[in-house]
Amino acid sequence: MSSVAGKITPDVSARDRAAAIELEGFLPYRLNVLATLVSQSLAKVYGDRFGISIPEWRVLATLGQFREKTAREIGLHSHMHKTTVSRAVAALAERNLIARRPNREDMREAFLTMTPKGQAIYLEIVPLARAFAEQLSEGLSRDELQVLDGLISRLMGKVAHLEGGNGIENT
Amino acid sequence: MSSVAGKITPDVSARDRAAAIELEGFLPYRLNVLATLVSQSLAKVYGDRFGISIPEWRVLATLGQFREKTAREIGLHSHMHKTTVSRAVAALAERNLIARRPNREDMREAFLTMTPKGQAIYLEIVPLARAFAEQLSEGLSRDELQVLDGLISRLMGKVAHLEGGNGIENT
DNA sequence: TATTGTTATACTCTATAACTATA
DNA sequence: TATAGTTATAGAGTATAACAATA
Repeated sequence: MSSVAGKITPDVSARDRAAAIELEGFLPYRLNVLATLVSQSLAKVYGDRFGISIPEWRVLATLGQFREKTAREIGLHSHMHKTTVSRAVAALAERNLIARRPNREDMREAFLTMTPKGQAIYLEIVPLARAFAEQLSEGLSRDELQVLDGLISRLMGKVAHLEGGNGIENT
Repeated sequence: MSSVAGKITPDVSARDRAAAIELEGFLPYRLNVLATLVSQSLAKVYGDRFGISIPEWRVLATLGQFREKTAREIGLHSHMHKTTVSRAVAALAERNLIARRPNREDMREAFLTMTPKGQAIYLEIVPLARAFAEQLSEGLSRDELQVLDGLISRLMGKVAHLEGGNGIENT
């Protein structure tokens, strides 16, 4: 296959080449590159201007959506490990962007809400994030966006049941 | 909006709620969660059994596809920073999975290829990775997969031209 | 005993900057 | 001067384990 006598064909055999994976066409790779590019571009939008990290943004977004949540609930909702949430919450509380209200019925946990200052920053970020998402999907029809959404949901369901799972669920 | 007199309505106003972003429906977030789950599950497949990291897998995949590439070319092809490539290459060379062949016409760079040992591991990983990708997209029709592929390409093109760019291009 | 949350620690991936050796 | 590649260093993001407080 590879070479005959001293021929200069130190090449991968036909069989091996057939067994190769084209990285550019490999779905896990493509998803990863796309998501990384998107995340980093978006993180720049709120990172540069407000000094907010991705986990911090997710905490704010969750509180913006539900007003009040415990750290545990935030982790479940935004797919973050409890230590990641804990540190994001600590950083936001330190900057007085969120506040803790103890749960008198279970003193282990605390309800978290945005302070007015946090709300203000959140309300500044939202239109920027929204604009980013709109620019991103500009050119895609409503139908295409819906299809993409459905595909993402189905892939998410699939991967949750694949192997090691890992799951990013909280411990 | 928020509360009248001492009423117990410490609630986000209707205006603010309308301005909120639903994380679960926010495309950048969804892409990121999906890609993370997929990447980590796949990385487990080759990480656990062969001690190969994601950057190392990308180097192997690139060499499997093209047989011979410089570190710079690998970085361009697989969207990795030159320092990431450099370390992955060093680790693979250390384990004797890839070999360097100096370019006599430009001694700054070297052509990289897999050793037989590297080939062997690569050829073990490929069917696992392929099986993973197939399981992942199981249930999607050929048409749907093609649509997904097209959408990813278009989003990739879009994000490349958005803002800070970042680009993950090599310096 | 189990759970919420914190902290110490470490690992992966990425990135900047400073360097070398070549060109 | 510019480029290929290495190394030191640092920053995110994530994870495990050990812990305190509470249930």
